[in-house]
Amino acid sequence: MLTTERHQLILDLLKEKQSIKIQELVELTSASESTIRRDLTELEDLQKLERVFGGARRIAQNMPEPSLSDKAAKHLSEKLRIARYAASLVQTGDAIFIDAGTTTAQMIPLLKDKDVTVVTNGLSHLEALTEHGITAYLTGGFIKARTGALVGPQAIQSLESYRFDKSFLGVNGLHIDHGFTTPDPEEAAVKRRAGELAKSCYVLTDQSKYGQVSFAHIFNLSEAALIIDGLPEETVEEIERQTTIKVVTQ
Amino acid sequence: MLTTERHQLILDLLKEKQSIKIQELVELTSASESTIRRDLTELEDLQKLERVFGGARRIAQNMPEPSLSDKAAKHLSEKLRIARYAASLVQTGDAIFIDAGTTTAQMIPLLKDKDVTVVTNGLSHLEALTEHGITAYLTGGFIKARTGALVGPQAIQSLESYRFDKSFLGVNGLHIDHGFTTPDPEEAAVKRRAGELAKSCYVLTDQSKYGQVSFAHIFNLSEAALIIDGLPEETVEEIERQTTIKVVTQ
DNA sequence: TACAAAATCAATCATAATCTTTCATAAGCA
DNA sequence: TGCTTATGAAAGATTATGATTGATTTTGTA
Repeated sequence: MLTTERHQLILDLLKEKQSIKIQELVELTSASESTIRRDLTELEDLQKLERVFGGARRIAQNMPEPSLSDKAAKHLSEKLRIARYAASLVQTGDAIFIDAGTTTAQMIPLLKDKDVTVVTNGLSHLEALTEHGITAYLTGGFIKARTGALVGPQAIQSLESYRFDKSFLGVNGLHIDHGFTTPDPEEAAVKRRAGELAKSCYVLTDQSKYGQVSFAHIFNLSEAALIIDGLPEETVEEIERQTTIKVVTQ
Repeated sequence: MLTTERHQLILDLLKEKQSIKIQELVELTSASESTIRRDLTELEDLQKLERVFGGARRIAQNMPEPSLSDKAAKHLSEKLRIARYAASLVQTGDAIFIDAGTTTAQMIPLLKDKDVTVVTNGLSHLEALTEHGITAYLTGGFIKARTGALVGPQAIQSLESYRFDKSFLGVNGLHIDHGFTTPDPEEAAVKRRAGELAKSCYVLTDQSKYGQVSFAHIFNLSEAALIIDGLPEETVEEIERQTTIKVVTQ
C-alpha cells in the first residue's frame, strides 16, 4: 500500500470517527506499527490531526478550507521545526513572554507539561493556552483587529509588571545592517520592551525573512538570539560574526 | 478505549446532565474507578468541569448547547431590557468601562453608532466589540478560564491608565445591608477599582439577585447607580432611601 | 446529637500498553 | 552500481491503567 494512500485513508477515517487507535490502523492497512506511527507524526506536522496516546484525534477543522498547498505546508512544517527548537529551550518553571503571531503560536502546545507561566499580547493564543491548561497572563492595550495583537502605551505599561526568563518574538524582517523589523511601529515597541524585560530574548523566523527590511525597527541583531531554519551555511556564518545565533537545520 | 475518547464522552455527558457519578462512568466506559478518577482530575485541571464528592459537575463555561429554555429566554430578554437602558445612558464620545459578564455583554451591539471608547476586562466581549467596529482596549491580567475575565493586580494596574465617563458592572448579589457582592474576590477588586475610576458607576443586574449575598464585597449601594428590572414597587422604594437608583420597568 | 457503617477519596505500586530512538533491510530511481 | 526513501523490528524509556491501602467524607440509625 502506498504511503499517500495510507495517509488518505487515515484522514478519511477521521472524518467519520473523531479519533482512531493505532492498532485499528495496523489491522486495516496491514502495515507495521512503526509505519503507522510515522504516518501519524507526519500528518500531525501538517496539522491534519492531533496525536494522542494510543492513536490520533481529529483536529478542530472549523476552517472549511481545502488542504494546504504544498508550499504553505512546507512553510508550516518549517515554522513547526523552529517552534520545536524554541520550546525545547523552555525549562520547567520558566516565566516566558510569547509574542503575537503564527510562528510563536506553534510553540504553545509544546509547553503543555513544562509548568510554565506565559505572558502574551496575542489574543489568538488564548484558546490554545487555556486548552492546554497553561497558566497565562494577557497584557492590556489597544486591540489591533487585523493581527489580534495588543499594542500601545497600555500594552507596554502592562509589560512593566513582569520579568521574564525568556522572550520569544516573531519578526517580519531580518537584515545584517538594519536588524529586526516589523511593519507596525506599535507592535515593534511592544516586542522591544518584551525583549528588554527578559534574561534571554529569542527571535523566531523562517528563512524567507532574511535580507528583508520592514518599516519599524525593533532592535539590532546582537540584542537577541536567532532561531531560524533553512539558511545556506555561508549566510549563517556571516550572521554569526555579528550576533549570537542558534540555527536549526533540516 | 482511548483516553481522549473517555474525556470527550464525559464532557458530552455533562452537556446534557449537569452532573454525573463516577460509578455511571465506570459502567459506561468499562474502565476502572481509578482511571475515571484520573480523568476527572485532569479535566478539572483544565477547568472543563468541577469535581464533587462521588462524581463531577458541569461548570458555567460549557453550557448545554440546545436552544434556550423559556425561562432562560425570559431571563435573557430581561437582561436585554436592562442593557438597553444602560446603553441609552451612553453618549457620543464617552469613554466607558464594561465589566465581564453576560448582562453587560448585551450592551455592546447597542453602542455601535455612538463613537465610544470601551475598556473591558471581559475576553468574551472582544468578538462583539471588533465586529461592531467599536474602539476597544483590553485590561491585562490573569485569565480566569471559567468566566473569561481578566483579574489580579495586573488587571487593576492596567485600569490605572484610564479614566472613564461611565462604568457598567455586573454583580451576583445585591443586598440592602451588604451592598454589591460577587463570588470571586479578584473580580470584585477589579469591579471596585473600575467603579472608582469613573465619573458615574452603574450596576446592571436582574431582580433574581436582589436579597442575595455572594462571597466578595464590592462596595455599598450608595456608591453606584443601580439598573434593575422587575422588582416590586415597595422594594424599589426601600432601596431608594439608601441609594441612587434607576429602575427600568417592564 | 453521636456513632458506626458505607461510600468515596488520594496515594502508591506493579504491570501492561504505548512511545521514541535506532538500526538494518528492502524498494525505488538515476 | 550508488543514493535516497520507506519500512519493519527491537531496545529502552515513558505513560496509562487497575488494584490496593489507609484516610476522609457521607449516610444511616439511634
